[in-house]
Amino acid sequence: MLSERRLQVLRAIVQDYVGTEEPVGSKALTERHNLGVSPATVRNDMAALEEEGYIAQPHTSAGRIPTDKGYRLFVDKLAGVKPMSPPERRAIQNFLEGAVDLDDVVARTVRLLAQLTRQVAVVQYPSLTRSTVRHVELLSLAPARVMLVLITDTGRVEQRVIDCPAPFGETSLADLRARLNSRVAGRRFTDVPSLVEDLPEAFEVEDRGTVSTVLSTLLETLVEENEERLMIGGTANLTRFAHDFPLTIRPVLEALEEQVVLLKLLGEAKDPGVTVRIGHENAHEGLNSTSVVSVGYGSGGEAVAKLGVVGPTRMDYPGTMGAVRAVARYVGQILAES
Amino acid sequence: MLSERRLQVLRAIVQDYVGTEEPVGSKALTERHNLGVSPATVRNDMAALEEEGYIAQPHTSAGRIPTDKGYRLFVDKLAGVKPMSPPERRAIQNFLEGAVDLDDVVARTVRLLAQLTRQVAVVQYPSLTRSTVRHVELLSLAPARVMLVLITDTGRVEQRVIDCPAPFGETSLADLRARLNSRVAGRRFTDVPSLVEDLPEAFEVEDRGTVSTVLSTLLETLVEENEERLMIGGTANLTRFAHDFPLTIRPVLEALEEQVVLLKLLGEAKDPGVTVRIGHENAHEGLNSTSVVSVGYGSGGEAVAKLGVVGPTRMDYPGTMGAVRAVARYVGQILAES
DNA sequence: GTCTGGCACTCGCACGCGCCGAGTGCCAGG
DNA sequence: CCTGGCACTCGGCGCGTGCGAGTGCCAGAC
Repeated sequence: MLSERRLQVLRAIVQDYVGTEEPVGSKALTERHNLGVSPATVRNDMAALEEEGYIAQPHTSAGRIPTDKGYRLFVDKLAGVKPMSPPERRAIQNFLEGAVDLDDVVARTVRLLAQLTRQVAVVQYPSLTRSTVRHVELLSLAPARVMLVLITDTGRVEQRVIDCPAPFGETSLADLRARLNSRVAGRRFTDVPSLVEDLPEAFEVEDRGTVSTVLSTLLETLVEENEERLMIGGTANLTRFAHDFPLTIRPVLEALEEQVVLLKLLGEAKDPGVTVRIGHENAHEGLNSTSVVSVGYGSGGEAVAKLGVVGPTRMDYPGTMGAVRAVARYVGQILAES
Repeated sequence: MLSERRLQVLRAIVQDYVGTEEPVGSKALTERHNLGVSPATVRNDMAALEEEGYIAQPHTSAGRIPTDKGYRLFVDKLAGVKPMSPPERRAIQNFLEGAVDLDDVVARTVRLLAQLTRQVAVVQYPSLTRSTVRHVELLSLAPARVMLVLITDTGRVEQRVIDCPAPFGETSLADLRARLNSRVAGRRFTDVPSLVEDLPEAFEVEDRGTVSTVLSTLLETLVEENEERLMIGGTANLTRFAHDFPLTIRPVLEALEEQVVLLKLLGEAKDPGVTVRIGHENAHEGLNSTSVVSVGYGSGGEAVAKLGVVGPTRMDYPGTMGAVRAVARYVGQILAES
């Protein structure tokens, strides 16, 4: 087991490296942090930490930098989550409250996160799975063409145009609309399939085909939209770690374009609190030299989607975690209100 | 005026530079293009072209590279638009036809453009201004809370939650819905204001406040959404011009995050055909070393929105213009069908 | 007049070299 | 177990040099 002081040394190394972006040596450490011991002692501790795999030397006779394992220990044991200051909180709240619709909420959240953390922000749209149906609307576009509009309690709207197997009258449409809504309004999305399965039986034979088509489209919308959409922003922040250039950011940009990858990334975080995945802990290769800080957010107590940031493993974990947590909290509030 | 051969020399310089990304010298030119003259002659021509400002030397005793002015001449006079090959066309069409809704159309278009041109693609959502109202839906969420859903002929859906000044009954709501739709359905968006202005008068006094609120929200939606949304993709392609690094791509990434900037950029293109803005022709500073190739697209003959790509001034203009034009054409088709 | 080959000249760039200093590991002594 | 001292390592930086691509100019050919 590592002694208390060695842990302190590791903490100091992480903090310094995050600040300076340069390998940190034993002398610099003793100067900036009053550890109460000499550089030589620190050197011994560093040797031990290196032995254990928490830090590494980029080149012989250079300072040490933390490894992924080192950051992991730092995040788990050595650092807490730095709470946002009250003025910051107020700023977050104010900024988010100006949103006019769901798209706007998400867009503002992305900007906010990117600005606060100075990193790339990723926000998943509130999921349909956990949320409830507020209303289903059916509109007749043509005799045999219907538009289905699904509105969720998170303010999300999905629409599909349906070609009906047979013409469908206005009265039948109104009937279907009414029956559908009385059954599913306010219900969990996951409950919908069983709630509507016997619905075609209530209709005239000639309309049943259309009703079935509408219902299956509705269910499809549910499933399809579980492949969530998301919004990203702050990619310009990638240029901040500009030394190790194209090599580093190229794969990151590529990964960010792959929505699937990002969704999996966010999805992996099971923890109810803030989750941090460091370097190689990320399944995707392109993100092996980045860390992902994510957390679920939701309108009620429950998480309906995730948000987070992607940045270099060398990041200010406590601050980033604090910002991510705070933003998630306020987005949840906003969603609950609307 | 420049002689025919000098124009050919300029064309050759542009083509070579675009291909190799390196300043091109007189000798290399005569080798790769059979101009029928010696390097010395070409040198004289180059001196003349430089005098006129079409090309420049990055350093004394290096080859020449085209200036913005040189590219401009190239685009205007020396090169056409390279049409897509039939297989390419088919691929485009197939890819776009798989889309399930408007978001998907736009998302696919972005991916396609980015892949075809290997540059950053920008696609504006079809505008509300030029399009027509397909349907307006009103839903009662609570006694004094109404959701307004606006559906356009381009398949776009916008929604707003409205807090009413007074409770608003279901029957009044149905009445308003019916009247509203009979007036605006199928009408141009720009005509809507004058079509609905006298609508409150048809209602009971106690409902007029709510009706007015709903109407003004509707009009607001129209105006607000004229600040169009857009989708971008292919940012990873920025890393391809990787020499002049962070310096170049940083401002570009920043500009790309500013939707306003991009919209202005696309909006500036008035030409009915493909528009090319080269380097400093772009108002935004961050894009001074990039070119923007854009074109309008639309469901009918009319353009309802723009799409385009952003790339280094050193780009394959004929190919890019061809790809942009082809994609715009097929997106228009898809929109008209749905 | 226009084009061509030849020639001297210019510079940017890659390469090699040596110095410097930060940082290390180890050891003997407190 | 900590500390100060010491020899060693090695990456980075500045400098000088040689090379070569490319130019401009000029005298001669068609």
